[in-house]
Amino acid sequence: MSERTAVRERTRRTLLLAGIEVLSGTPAAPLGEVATRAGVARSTLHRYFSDRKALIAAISDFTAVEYEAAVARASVEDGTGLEAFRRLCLELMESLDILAWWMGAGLTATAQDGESEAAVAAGSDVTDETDEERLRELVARGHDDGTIDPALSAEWVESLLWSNLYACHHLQRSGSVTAFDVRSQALRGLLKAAAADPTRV
Amino acid sequence: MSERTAVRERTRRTLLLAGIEVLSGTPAAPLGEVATRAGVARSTLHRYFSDRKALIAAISDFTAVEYEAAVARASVEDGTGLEAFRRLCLELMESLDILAWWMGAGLTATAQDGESEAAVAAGSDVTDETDEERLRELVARGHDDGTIDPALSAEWVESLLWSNLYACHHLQRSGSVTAFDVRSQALRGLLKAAAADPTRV
DNA sequence: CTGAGATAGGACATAGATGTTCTACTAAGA
DNA sequence: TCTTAGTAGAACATCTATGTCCTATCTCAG
Repeated sequence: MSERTAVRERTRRTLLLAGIEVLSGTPAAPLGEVATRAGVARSTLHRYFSDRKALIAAISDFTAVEYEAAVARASVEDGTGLEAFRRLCLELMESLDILAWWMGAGLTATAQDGESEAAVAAGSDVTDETDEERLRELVARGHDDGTIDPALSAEWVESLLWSNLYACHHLQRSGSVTAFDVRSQALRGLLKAAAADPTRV
Repeated sequence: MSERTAVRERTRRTLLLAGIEVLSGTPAAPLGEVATRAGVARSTLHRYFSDRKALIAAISDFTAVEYEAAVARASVEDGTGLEAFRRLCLELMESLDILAWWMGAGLTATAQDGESEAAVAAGSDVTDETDEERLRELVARGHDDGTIDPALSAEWVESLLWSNLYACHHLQRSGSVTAFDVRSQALRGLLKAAAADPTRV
């Protein structure tokens, strides 16, 4: 039994990853393209996800869980605001391929549907503390302990983070630069930009 | 005569702007949506741009010219590398609505067609000096005169610039923050990130 | 008033994506 | 060997966007 379902689970995951790859860049891409990328027949894709809507929702859930995991690994509650910010950046960069979803199709997609079941599955600790709030607290802590530039609002820091991740993702996809080099520079730029005392970065 | 064609020119421009607005966010949006946004019948849109392809190409040209103009206004050849970078950022932010094209549909669109006639219309000064080269020179100058962080490559600075412009555009569209505030923070963040000596920003 | 430029709006055939259904093949477990 | 879960692949009706065409208005210039 566990052997049989393992196959299904693996196929499902392959489809989700293919969906992220294809639909992140081209949200309106034909589902057949997703299937092809996954090395699977279009009919098979439909057996797993009846609708396009269903696929989108499943991907959103999947990536949300991944994001939650990354944030958890970063243990954003510890240390100074800037230290936590640094750890968060590193962890998110580690899951860049999956998080790419939220830089493309995910934005416009979830704006209509609204989160589905992801929040539950991810097991939000307190009273369903949203991601923005967590980052907001992180930045506020950085403002208080004097490690994060007081001129930068939490809202902007969040935008900055995601836009840099976006740049990171695309530059390392272009292939002209090493993934390591891109991440190094991105991290350096992010920290310098966010830090109250950029010389210490 | 000049009266008649003026009408056409104005309608054309309206259509181009509507195209940027709609297609930047949703590259696969129905052309009818573009027409509606422009306050025009779909048939009228087709009288100006036979194809979807034609519309895309025209928008690409239009925005390319606007970009060239912004770069020209910035006079990137003058002053230190960082000063020039600062002027460039400011000028590009001024044309954010139009430049939004190159943060959405423009990327995937032009990757297939290839620039059409934009380069010619823009009147590239020297031997068709490409935009990346110009920025590359700017960064190189900044490296030489010690104003730009030597750890950051020109390639990354370019990505950084565009990703911050992207963040800028979306945050100020969200409406929760003043356009001025967003730009201030974006500029500050960009300069701090790029500067060799961030304390002087 | 008259004619020409410009548009609105509807009808239409076409192409492509979608979702469904059915049959046939393959591999692993009983 | 027989069975079954999983899949490939094709056929199908449907739907939406597209591009074309045509006619009715409208508004200026002569």
